[in-house]
Amino acid sequence: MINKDSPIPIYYQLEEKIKGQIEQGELKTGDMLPSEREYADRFEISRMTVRQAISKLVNDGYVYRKKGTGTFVAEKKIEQPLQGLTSFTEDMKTRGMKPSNRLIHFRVVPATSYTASALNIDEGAPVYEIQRIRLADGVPMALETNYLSESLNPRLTEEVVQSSLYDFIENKLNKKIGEATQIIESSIVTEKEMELLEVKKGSPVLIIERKTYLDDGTPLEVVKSAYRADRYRFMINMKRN
Amino acid sequence: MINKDSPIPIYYQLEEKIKGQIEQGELKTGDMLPSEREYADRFEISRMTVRQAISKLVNDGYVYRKKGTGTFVAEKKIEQPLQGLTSFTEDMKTRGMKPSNRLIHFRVVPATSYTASALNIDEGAPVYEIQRIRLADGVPMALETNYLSESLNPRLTEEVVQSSLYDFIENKLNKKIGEATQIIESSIVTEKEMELLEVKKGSPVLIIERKTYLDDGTPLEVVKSAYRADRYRFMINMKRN
DNA sequence: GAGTGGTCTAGACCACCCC
DNA sequence: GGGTGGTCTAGACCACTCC
Repeated sequence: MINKDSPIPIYYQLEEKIKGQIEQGELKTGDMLPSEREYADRFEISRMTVRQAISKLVNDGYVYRKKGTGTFVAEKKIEQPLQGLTSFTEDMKTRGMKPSNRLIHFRVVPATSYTASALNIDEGAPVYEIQRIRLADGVPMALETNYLSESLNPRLTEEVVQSSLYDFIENKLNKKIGEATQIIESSIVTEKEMELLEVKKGSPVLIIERKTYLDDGTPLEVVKSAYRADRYRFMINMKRN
Repeated sequence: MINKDSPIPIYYQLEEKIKGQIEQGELKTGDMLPSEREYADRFEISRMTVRQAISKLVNDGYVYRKKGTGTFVAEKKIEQPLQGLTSFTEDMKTRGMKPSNRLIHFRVVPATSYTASALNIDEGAPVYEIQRIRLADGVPMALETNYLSESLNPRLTEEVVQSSLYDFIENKLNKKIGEATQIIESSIVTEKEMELLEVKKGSPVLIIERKTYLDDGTPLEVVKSAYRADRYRFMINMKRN
């Protein structure tokens, strides 16, 4: 069950094993897990290693600990929202739809004061401005405009933005995306959005403004999107501190 | 600096100490932290204890690790959004506004099929239905309707809901709130919302549907809210997995 | 009192990075 | 080669819960 000679860390093997038992129904909601000491004995590993595995499961909401009592399988959440930060492309794939893009423009412009302060660069410094219609199964879902520093993201081309920007950033530029802050608000379509998104005048849209950071905290991009309210709902999961 | 005889765990003392140094500017963005071994030597504690402290800081985005190189202070985020799951009351206080409520109704009704499935109770079972106008500094911000199982939340009264529901749940009923999933969408006000929120016909609203769970995964409540788009923006932070 | 999770120790070997 | 974080061990004592 646990291979101590494997290059895969033991805590990770155990974590996946328990997760599997929960998903397969071998461990049901409310069941008490074997104690940490029992796992340690059974697999002849240290209790600290067991704790490392279980801690991750607690963090991900699979199980919860009760001091002096034990560790238990948490109730399954019926709807599983998007976990963590995702791109439009990843988002649509998860929802079982086929993402595509229609490029409106791809150009380099001088940073406005807002963009400059968000990206932590000088005002007027060159930034890529990428505007795209994002479609799912061929239907327009959103109008999205991205701003990225030119100097920090070389080799960005029209071809790249036809597919997935995040894929390029992570796998070609080898940068690690850390987190993002998003501001979400409700609004009514502008004239331009109305045409491009193919909706009626007065239609509601979900405006999402995202700032993405690398794992060292460097700002990566600013994105402003207008999503059709009739086609898109934003789903998130939040933890109590 | 570190008190080993204190009832406060050592890892927590160290975590707070480092966090303080970052916030005070003693450790600046990009600075390398002392190595784990150095912390261990300096405070005469185990390296595993140091790792426990630093792991929390990594999780909270204060620092990041680079394998084989060191641990570094991450760039400060300029805007700090709400961290984690909060109630309207807590939310408004954080934004520096004074929250208040106007109770529309407080009653017990039989669960609809939707409410029943969300709360994991039988259809027709009694649920509290609490509808309130939520105000900030006296201005209507949102119309909110909560549904909670009556049997699982005894002693809930009109008085309680005049202040903070979460405060009551956590401190009087001693239940631990775990997490929530939220669906956010954009819409146009209904007739009823229009009157109660004091906005014009055709105004956009942010619709938030929240399901809250206790830490063992038991559903606690279902909430449907309509926020005035001109007064409220939703801000969140998401991590890349 | 027995069992549980929470914290902590004093080591160890590894892969990785930089010089 | 020397320093770093990543993983792991085999113990220990504590507070807490349940019987």
